Amino acid sequence: MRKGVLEYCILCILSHKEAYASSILEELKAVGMLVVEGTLYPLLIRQKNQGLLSYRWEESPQGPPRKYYVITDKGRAQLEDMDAAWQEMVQSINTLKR
Amino acid sequence: MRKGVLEYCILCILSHKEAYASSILEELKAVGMLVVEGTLYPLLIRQKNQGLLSYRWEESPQGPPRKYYVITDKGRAQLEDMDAAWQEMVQSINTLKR
DNA sequence: TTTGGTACCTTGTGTTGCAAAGTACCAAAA
DNA sequence: TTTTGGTACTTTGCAACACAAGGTACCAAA
Repeated sequence: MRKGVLEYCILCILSHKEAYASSILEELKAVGMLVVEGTLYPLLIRQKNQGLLSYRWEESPQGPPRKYYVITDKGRAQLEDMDAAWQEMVQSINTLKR
Repeated sequence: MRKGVLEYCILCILSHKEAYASSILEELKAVGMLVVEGTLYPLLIRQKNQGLLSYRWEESPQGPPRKYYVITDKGRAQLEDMDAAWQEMVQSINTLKR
């Protein structure tokens, strides 16, 4: 059901602040969107390859270094498009439900 | 973006009244959800195979007979689940957007 | 009998989400 | 010093989904 919306969620999250995969997973979990690693990592890589995200490595206080993802200008533009698309979809469903 | 939501839309439409594929396409188009035949037909067949829909043939006033799809009890139950899932997703996105 | 409109169906392709398994870094405990 | 556990990132293989493109078939009017 939530297919295709994940990409939107990632951009939403990263539009507020940088984050690494595990922290994104936690944030999604916190709002009730359960996602697993095997879903998120390939998605981040896709968005990075599309130029929507970039990343930088940062040392972790504990454990291996973290890959912090950052939204790009292109990513912000895409996010605006998705905001509109999302609103339209919500509207469509509302119309269907009368 | 609207991936996965189509299934929900079909059940919504059929919960109001019976319909055949072409009329469903028109209704979706009317609310701004563009879909093509090659997407809808396999989806209807899938839902029928899952027991969410049944169908019956009916003569058309013009042209070949039409396959009218009807939502089943199982389909209505599924629709309720999807209503809840949809609301949750809308809520999740709203939370993410602050 | 040909044409145009309506309606249904199938095949092949790319994308997406997930389960499962794997790699690697680091610190604290044994 | 070695082992253990936690954190973090990655890959592979599979199933579902949306779509483009092409195909089949019914019917009525030209």
